[in-house]
Amino acid sequence: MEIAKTYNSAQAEQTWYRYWLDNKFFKSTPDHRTPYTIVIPPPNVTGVLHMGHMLNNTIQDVLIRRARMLGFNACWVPGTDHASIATEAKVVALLKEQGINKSDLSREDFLKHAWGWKEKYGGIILEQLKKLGASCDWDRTRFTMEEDLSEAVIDVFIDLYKKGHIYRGVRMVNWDPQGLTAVSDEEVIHKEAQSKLVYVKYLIAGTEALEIPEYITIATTRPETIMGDTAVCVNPTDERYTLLKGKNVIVPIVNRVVPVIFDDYVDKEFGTGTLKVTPAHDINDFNLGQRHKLQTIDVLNPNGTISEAAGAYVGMDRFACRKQIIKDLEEKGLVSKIEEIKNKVGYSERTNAVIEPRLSMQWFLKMENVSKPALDNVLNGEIKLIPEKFINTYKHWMENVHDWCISRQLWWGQRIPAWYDGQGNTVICKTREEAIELLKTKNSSLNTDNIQQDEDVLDTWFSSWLWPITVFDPKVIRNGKANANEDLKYYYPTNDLVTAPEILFFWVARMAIAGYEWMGEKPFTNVYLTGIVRDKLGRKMSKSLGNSPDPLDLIEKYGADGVRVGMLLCSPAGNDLMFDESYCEQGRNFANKVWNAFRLIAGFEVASGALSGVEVQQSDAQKSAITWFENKLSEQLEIINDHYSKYRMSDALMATYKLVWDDFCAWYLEAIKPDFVDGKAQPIDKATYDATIGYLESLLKIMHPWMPFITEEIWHLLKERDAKDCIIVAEWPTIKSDLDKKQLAEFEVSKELVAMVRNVRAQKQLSPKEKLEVIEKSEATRSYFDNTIIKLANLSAFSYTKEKVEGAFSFQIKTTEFYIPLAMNLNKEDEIERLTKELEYNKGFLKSVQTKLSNEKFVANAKPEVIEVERKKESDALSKIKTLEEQLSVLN
RNA sequence: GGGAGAUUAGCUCAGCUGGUUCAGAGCAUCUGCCUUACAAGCAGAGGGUCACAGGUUCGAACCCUGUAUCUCCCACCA
Repeated sequence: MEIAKTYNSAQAEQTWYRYWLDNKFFKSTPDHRTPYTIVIPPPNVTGVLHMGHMLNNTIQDVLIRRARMLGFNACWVPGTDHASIATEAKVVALLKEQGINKSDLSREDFLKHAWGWKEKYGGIILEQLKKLGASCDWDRTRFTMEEDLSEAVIDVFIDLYKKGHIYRGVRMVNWDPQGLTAVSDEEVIHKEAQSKLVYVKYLIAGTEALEIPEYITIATTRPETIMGDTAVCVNPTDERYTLLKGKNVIVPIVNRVVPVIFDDYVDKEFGTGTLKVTPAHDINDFNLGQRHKLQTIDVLNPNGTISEAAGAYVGMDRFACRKQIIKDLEEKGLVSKIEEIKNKVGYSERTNAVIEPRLSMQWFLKMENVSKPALDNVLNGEIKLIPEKFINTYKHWMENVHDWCISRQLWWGQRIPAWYDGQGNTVICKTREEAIELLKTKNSSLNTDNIQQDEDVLDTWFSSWLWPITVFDPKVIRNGKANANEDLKYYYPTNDLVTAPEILFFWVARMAIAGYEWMGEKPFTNVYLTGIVRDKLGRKMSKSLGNSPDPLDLIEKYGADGVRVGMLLCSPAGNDLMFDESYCEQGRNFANKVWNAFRLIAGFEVASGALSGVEVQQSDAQKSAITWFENKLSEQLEIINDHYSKYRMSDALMATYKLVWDDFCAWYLEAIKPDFVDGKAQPIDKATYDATIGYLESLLKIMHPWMPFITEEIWHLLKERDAKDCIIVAEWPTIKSDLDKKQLAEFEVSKELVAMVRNVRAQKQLSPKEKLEVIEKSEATRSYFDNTIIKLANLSAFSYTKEKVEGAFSFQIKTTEFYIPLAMNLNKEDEIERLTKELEYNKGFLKSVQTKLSNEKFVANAKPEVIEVERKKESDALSKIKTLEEQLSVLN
């Protein structure tokens, strides 16, 4: 069989993903095994795969595949999130392109369009995940707005309302003028901005008295709200303004006469120490307005244009108005100066529009009523955050949590189950019929035609906080957890959650809250927080910057396995990842290395006496290499398992990488590889061959979570197997209990010796083909790896002597001396220089050790083991120095 | 404004309770090799005042204090 020289990833990826699906290897149903569960952080239904998803989902797939191999009933639940604002914005934009305005559509018609859009494009991202190799149980795919899950959201709302945790009221909320909805505090991103601080003169009404100035100056960054001013405020202790007591000022542009009020809130030091009060457009001003019983004038429309109430600039966009008003004020001579300042401006997380504080009627959840168990159980370690540094952040947020504004002025989402009779009565229930019944009890003269359901929908996160519960049993909220279905009982709580720290509050904290509220139990045990994928320059990857490679292009170029390895090579938990394509290249190179190791092994001709006519005996070199690698494999696997248990993914991967590349390919395979005789590779004995195949299989298993495709491909090329004998369901290798540490250490010395010989070749420019001789000065005569050394260093002989060998190149490993007799003459000066250098180093080292040992305090205070080690260092150094001095004396 | 974390080789990062020749790994670099598994490779080599300044200690990359720089989170200063 001819095997391609380089690995063809595309072919294998297609074949095996199909095969896994066909054989239902991703499928999970409750059984006698212990479950291992992950629920996917549902990507936006509108989304396309980006690098963040790649990282995230690769980690999940690695975890789930390894768990599957460890014998757990592994279940990875996929799905998508309806993402209210983002999706609705996208649909609105799309309709606009078709010349349709949302406002011209009825709620029902709009939703029809939205669903149509979802059906058409909603599955894209899940299809993309398949390309990555994600082994999700696709039969369990969920969508947060599907009927059952939506009903659960309503159940939850009603339940919380009954418990008294939900209220409705007019509050200052974060208004997104583009999404035309309120958003929660968490959905506002504060960014530093360069703003103009405009100093505006407000004329003082009635300035007959001479001592009163004509105007006061007020600094503002939002002059477009001037029309909404209903007072001017100064600090009562500010002596500059005491004369203004009882005075009024005239608001520019609209010439409204408003009072000067006094309140401690104003900072005397900031700006001019005066504050224009606009109760409709700033939370602080709103509070001032409440205290001083001020009028509230809302000068903005929901879409961010100036409203009728402003009385000027009506219909103009808020930012255009800002520019215009500055110009007009300047013309009127009312601007005393303009300062460039840096301040924080809030942006909508979903639409990136500048957020306006706006008064409106919204629904809220009292967070402090429900958040306690979610905090306690993270602090006591019941739920683990990885890395732990996020515990502090989590704690801080949970302890200062604000009420959650859960209503959104959108159509795409779960509609709030609140019903109004038009006469001030409200009831909370699922259906119109129930509402009628309930309202009748409150209103005897009820006209059912007037009954209206609340127009708003619930925040997306108000549905996704139920995700780990409802993906298994959406009905559990109404049925009660005692009546949970088999799936939920079996899979809940889930094991690991892999997500970005950005949504720690949005999602993780709230899932914890929901878990305790309705299941009385945590939703997951470990939360692995990934970093943000950034580019080489440390910038966040984003569409607008155009610095994000398309993951599918990467997969095409480097293979899914290569990309997976590339992503995880550089991503410790919680650290941002400075992504560079070269990592994928490294991943692909690794895949290719594995492929070629397989090619070598597949090409071995096995000597079975009858066929080849020769009986091939296993050599000593092969025998010792085999026992060594058995130990090495076990030793490294233990380390790898340990890394996994601590969620140190890149460390686990790197250990795997080195085990395969260095230990297996560079040392083991080189040691057992049959010699060439007359240009022809010799056959290999069966015992060595079988051992090698066995090791390769173990390594493939260990590599499988990282590189699912190539390992499955080789698994099947290696031998004929039953249809169900796939590596994806193979057993994770076990660790040898009686690790021979001594032998491992001995081989490390042998490796050093081999490297030393190679080094001599390089220095003396000797061909690797030229056989050399090595003589060890030693009392003993033979050690376990001698033949392996002969093979690896290409020696003619490896012998022992008790005497010094004159005229040979000599070197030391630890305290042992070795000689290589060379045909050529050694350059005496070079040798003297080399040996002198080494001698100097050792003398210096000895000195530092002896200083330490002669320090009474050290000997008195240090642990005995430590002192023992130092003494050993001293004696080793002494013997080394002695040897070096002897060598030098011969040369001189 | 408050808080958290970071700073170790050119790059990305390990370095656990201070002590093993402790200053490491991978990549990149340099040198030599197209050696019949692999040039997407092989062999070898070089490379760091552990951000800076003090302190504690017999001993500090690690503990303490301060400084600088960076990142993130939280917060209603016009």
